[in-house]
Amino acid sequence: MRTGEFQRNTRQRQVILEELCRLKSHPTAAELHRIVRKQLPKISLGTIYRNLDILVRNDMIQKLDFGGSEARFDGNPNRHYHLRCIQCGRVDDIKDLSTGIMLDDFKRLKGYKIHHLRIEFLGICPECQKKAKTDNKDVRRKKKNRR
Amino acid sequence: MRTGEFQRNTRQRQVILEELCRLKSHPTAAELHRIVRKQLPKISLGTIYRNLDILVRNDMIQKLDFGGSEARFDGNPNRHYHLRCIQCGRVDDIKDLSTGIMLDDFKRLKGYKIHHLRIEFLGICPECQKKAKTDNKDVRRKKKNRR
DNA sequence: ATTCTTATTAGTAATCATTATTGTTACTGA
DNA sequence: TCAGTAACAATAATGATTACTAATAAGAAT
Ligand SMILES: [Mn+2]
Ligand SMILES: [Mn+2]
Ligand SMILES: [Zn+2]
Ligand SMILES: [Zn+2]
Repeated sequence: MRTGEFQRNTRQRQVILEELCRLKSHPTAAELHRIVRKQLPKISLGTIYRNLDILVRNDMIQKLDFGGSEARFDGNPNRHYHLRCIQCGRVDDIKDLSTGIMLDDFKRLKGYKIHHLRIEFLGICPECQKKAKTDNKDVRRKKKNRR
Repeated sequence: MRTGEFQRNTRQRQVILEELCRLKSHPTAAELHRIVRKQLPKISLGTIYRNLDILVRNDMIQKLDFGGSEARFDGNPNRHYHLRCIQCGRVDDIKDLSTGIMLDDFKRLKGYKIHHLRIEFLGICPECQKKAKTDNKDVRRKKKNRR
């Protein structure tokens, strides 16, 4: 399931992926639309969104969904961390953060004046784990009954 | 400028703050609306949003703005970290994370099955720092000219 | 207490990013 | 050649949040 959700390799999707990967910035869908339109003048914003979504689901890019306003997209599908400007919204990559970080052990990074650090652990809560188990049982039962 | 943006202590604002602080969950504006309406049946959703915004600006609560859909609000204004379920959206607090964390040094936390960790450094980028400096100069010049 | 000022409210409309729908176009495989 | 359908452009719908406006009420002044 890595690659292969989509079966037609359209010019639109090619250009969207190319341009996103070429950019080191982390553009919004609208920004990417403006850029891609230079090559494909009549591509619609809906097509940008639809393809970005497909590319995300296929782990070829990632969506950086900070709250607030527009989501941003990243041509690099590998997990890495970011620096974000709380004034203009600009987003930069952080490369050297592999083994561990100590809080309050930073002040400047790439010329940024750091205000704070946001950390979230993302996972499945106990209730949802339970639910997943019973759901699986249901699926097995249904499969059995089907034949 | 800590407290004192608002000068009238309305019943609406009191109840909103009380209920939010009483809850250990991290409700959305709509959820809080439903709860507060038990005491104030005709309070409008706009009033909830307006007051939450004011309370955030006065550092009395905080807004947890994960991307995706609704923002959540936290009666605890002090910086702390969160566990979030990527299935149902539930948000829990993490208490014991004061000195440092090691990446890949966790698997379970409060019964959650952790999938990944989100880290963002938030600050002011070099360009915005420059801009702030020149802006300050402008302000000083204007003040000087005013008298 | 009564009046006065105006911050705040309830209700509603507007905004804006994103998603869904629709009719059309263009691959694909038989 | 042609049926089936992925993907498209154009446009409408959705949903969270913000803005607007006339009415209300908190708190000061009288
Ligand atoms: Mn990146
Ligand atoms: Mn919390
Ligand atoms: Zn900036
Ligand atoms: Zn859950």
